Amino acid sequence: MRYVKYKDGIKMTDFNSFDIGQILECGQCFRFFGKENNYFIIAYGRKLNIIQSDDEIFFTPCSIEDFENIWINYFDLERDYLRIKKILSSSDNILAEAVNLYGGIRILQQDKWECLLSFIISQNNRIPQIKKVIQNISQMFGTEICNDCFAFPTRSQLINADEKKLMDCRTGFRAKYILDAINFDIDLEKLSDFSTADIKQKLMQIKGVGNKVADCTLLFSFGRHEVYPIDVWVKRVSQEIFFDNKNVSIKQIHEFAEKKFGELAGFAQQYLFHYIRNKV
DNA sequence: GCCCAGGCACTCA
DNA sequence: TGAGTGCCTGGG
Repeated sequence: MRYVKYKDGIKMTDFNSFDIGQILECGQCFRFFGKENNYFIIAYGRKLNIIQSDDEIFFTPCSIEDFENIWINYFDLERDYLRIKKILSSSDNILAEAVNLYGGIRILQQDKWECLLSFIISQNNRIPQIKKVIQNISQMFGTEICNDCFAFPTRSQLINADEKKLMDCRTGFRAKYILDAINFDIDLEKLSDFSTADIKQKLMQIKGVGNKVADCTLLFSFGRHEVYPIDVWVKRVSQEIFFDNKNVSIKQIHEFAEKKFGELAGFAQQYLFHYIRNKV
């Protein structure tokens, strides 16, 4: 991967395993707009345009400093995805097909607070609706970045939120879960020092945070790539290809994924999730 | 009008 | 320890 300053942004070349559409549409994040190879995202208090062609990707507006301090990490650009894909492909035929179709996926490193709340909101909800609710919350509590474009609010910006205001954002029954997360008196950044199991146990003390929400937060913002979040889709596809279509418990799937994929379970999960979602 | 969605809490056996 | 049920909301 190479990158140079180009006009008001960054031009990246010599990359592999990067498809901006796949990265954003694979369900790990919710604040993106656009289609095909032309998107913008809102993350880390910034709005960033991403335009991808066959051999170039433009990030605008973007300074070298922001690219190096935020976006390289956010897009996980220093990780060797070719190696990961090779290992996963050799472990299973269907996974090989998923990797072949969706090899442009990368696991984002998102802001922990935003990620946690986003997945609390995601429960029993559809993606377009999740995006709307997050947008509403950002508009009501977040800082305006540019025209009609708002950063996701920090925890301190949400400290004055009440159930009524959150309900007005269309959060529904999740409003009290969000309040519980706001009042959760543990600094998420400080949790980074703990083991995955310990972080998970802490996160699950928050009302509205169960297995799946905790796992998504761990994978998409704590960089715990050994985690294999299981939602209805991943349960379905896992049962289909690893359990001969038999109905098994989440626990059994977790144990299986841990054994089969180890440190790469999270990557396997993303390829499979995108694969099953786009099948049919 | 009815059903259900990328879960979770709560209840009851 | 596991199964069953209700939940805001909006789109089909």
